[in-house]
Amino acid sequence: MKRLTLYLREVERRLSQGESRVSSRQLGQGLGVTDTQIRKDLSWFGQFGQAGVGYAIEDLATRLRQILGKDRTWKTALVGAGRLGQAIMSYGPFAREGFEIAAVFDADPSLIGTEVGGRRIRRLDELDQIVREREIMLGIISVPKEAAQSTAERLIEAGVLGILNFAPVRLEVADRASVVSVDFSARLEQLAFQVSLGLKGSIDGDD
Amino acid sequence: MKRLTLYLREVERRLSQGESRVSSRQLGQGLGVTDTQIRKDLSWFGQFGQAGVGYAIEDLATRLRQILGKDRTWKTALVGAGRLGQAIMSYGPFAREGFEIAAVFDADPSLIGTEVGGRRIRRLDELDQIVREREIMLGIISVPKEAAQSTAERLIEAGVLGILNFAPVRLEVADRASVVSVDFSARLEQLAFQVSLGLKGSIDGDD
DNA sequence: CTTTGTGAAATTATTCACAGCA
DNA sequence: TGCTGTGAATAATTTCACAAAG
Repeated sequence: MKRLTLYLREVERRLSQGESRVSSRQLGQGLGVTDTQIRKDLSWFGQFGQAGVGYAIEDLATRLRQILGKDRTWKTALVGAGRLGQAIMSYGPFAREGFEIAAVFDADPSLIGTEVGGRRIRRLDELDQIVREREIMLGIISVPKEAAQSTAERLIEAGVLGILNFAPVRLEVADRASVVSVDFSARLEQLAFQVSLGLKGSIDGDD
Repeated sequence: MKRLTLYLREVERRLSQGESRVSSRQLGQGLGVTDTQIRKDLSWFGQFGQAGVGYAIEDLATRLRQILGKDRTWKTALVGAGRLGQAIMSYGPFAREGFEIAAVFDADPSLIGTEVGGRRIRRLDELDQIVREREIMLGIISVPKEAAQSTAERLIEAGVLGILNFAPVRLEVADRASVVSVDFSARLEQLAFQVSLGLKGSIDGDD
């Protein structure tokens, strides 16, 4: 459920501000979600709150972290160290939220061996070995779209269970892994579409 | 409708391969969408196809471009020329798909005046004037999350109608503009969630 | 009086089934 | 036969309404 990640973010923000309780209505306020929606979503995972009082923020955060698999560190391999790859490497939130970029690969010989943000860029043909050795479970694909499918296969072959795909193509992985895509162009197009329709307001918190 | 952008992409791919007709089933094949879904989606905008034959790819492309507002060039202001901003500037698909980055702004004095990818980086306080002068209609926000809301307001103030937001916060714009967000962390978290649930398969083509 | 958790109702999205056309 | 367009059926999601609890 894509809203859960938003809830956790907001709950952690409030936690860091020293708040200790929150109601579903308060939680939804800054998130553009109704209180009922939040309660329904949470109820899927059991009972968290206390009627008349609300939710204990710390408990809720802990529980959400468990549900979302954020109670551990996810080792991640980044494939593609071009500008986008570099932006991803230096993207603060990843590191802070339990995602460790444990290795970086690229096909371009001129990049191999260089360091970006303190990380050495490795040859693509080391991928299999290193992913296995370090027990890397997730892959991030920031290669040109032509190379995306083969990169995905390589990652899956090496044992990766999930892929975050930045290439504007649909990856064919059958049921060998989970794939989540981030598609800049598609989003910009959606924006243009909405503007030409004259729609206003915020769409999607993720998404 | 977020699938429309996928349809256009696939239609253009086929067009560039010299195909002239396509059925809804063929179109959906590589997209993970059912044929019925495609027909339903398209039917919202009128009748395109020919029973028994399918869709004339060129007509369909033209029509989709109109619907999605891709029959013109969208001038865009990029705010935030850090690594992510630079990745966006050099992201091929944008330029190719009718989005022109007409100006780039940043708050960091050490970046002002430098050129990245042939584009001069400007002071933030020139934003208003330049957006008006050049009739820029869209804004891309790739600034740190603390600065995102104020950047959004500045862009809207200057007359921008739509914002593509890369900061992991919800922008409060009331009904003064359309906002579409791209949230890396949220997506990566979703991926981790799915992997910990053991779900497999591709999620979202855009999204 | 406030707020949760949850069935029931309403709404929205997707799929089915098929008439009609080439 | 192969295919579109669409009303009807089904499924999924969201909202409503309210009993129970602090």
